[in-house]
Amino acid sequence: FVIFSLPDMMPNTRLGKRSPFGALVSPETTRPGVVVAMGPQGISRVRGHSDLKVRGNVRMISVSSCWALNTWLLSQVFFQCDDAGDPRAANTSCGRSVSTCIDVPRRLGSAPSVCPSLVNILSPMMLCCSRNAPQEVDMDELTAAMVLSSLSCSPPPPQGSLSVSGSSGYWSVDPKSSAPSSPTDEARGGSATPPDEGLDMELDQVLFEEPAPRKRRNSLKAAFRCLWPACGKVLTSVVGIKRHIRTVHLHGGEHERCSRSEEDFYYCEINQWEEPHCQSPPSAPPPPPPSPPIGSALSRSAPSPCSSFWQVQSEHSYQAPPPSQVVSQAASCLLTAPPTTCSRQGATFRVRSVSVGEQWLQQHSAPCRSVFLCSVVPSVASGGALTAVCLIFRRIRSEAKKCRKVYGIEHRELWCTACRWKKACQRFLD
DNA sequence: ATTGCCGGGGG
DNA sequence: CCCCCGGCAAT
Repeated sequence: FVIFSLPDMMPNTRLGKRSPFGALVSPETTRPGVVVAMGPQGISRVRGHSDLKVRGNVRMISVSSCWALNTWLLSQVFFQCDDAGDPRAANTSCGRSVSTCIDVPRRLGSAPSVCPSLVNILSPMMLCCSRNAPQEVDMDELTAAMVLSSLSCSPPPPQGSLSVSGSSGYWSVDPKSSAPSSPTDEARGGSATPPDEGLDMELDQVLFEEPAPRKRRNSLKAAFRCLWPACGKVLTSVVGIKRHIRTVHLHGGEHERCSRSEEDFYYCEINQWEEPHCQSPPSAPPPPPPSPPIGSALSRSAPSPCSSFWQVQSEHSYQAPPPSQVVSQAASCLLTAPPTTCSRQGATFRVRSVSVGEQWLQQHSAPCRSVFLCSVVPSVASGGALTAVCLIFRRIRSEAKKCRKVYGIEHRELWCTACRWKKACQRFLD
């Protein structure tokens, strides 16, 4: 599976009559915020990626995306590489030329911080590619969903054939491993192969369900932190944190369905390691949120995206599995995303555009210290499949306004001492 | 080119 | 200590 960014597809631009791959765009694209790409049979090259040759079938799927990932996610197209090589075979096995629309999991909105730099860093990017068996017809949706979901700050529920390394949210799909049975599986009928069971189950869970009670590794203790501005309350249960958010911050929830899921946007799961583990736990608890800048009303009333990002950072960044666990099988990426929500029905594609956190985010393009990202390189060793390798750390410059920007060079006398001395600004902290 | 700020140095 | 600035890295 490969995930491509299409830099020439602007976030707010619906696809034209033809996608960049040359495929006609379905009427679904009339729905705002939806990128639909579909089955160009047998494309061999991808525009802008002349070095990437796609052999066999390529089937793209539609991805319902949201404004919240505006600059990045809408430009993603997910499609499947099928080495089987026969377009007809792929079409028949898929049973459709255009697969269903994928709603972005609600939990995508868990963290009110997104590092805009990632847009640059990740684009263009490929996340993963595998040589999948033809019967795994839903892997594209799954992968898309996985990636979308893994963009959340919260790790996906580890389950079945999807393994999560530590709490990093690093997803690894192993089609050969069997998934534990579940009522969902049984209700689905017996034709599915083990990987499909796990994948379908996971897909449903990723796409449509409230987060299931999460299975935790023994060494992990889950907690949930409220991300509401200046709150930061930590509770140990989803129910608790949701109730807290609903009652304290959302004031009971005025409009049923939407607000019911809206709590999801305002908490973020945190994990505490209770004992040494074979995989390196975070070396230290997340640093305390930085003290707000003096005299900044905005900052005083706003959440600290830095703290929430640090939270994510501490969960994810240092725990990527070695490349060997990633080879050919998984798509993974980490990114935090601002709140967003979508309706599956399409009729009420909802954009929650005015939350406090988002306003703050929009005004302060999220500062973050470092990012974690993945890249994919072609690998001969893996039989021609693309191989994902991960972990590039990079320090990102704080985007907080500093004295120089606030007062201007002409009013240097107003700068804080540190800025005047070219030291780290003391007035407008990160 | 601009910005943030570390490291170093002068007084 | 106060103050300044070269230089580097990020943007």
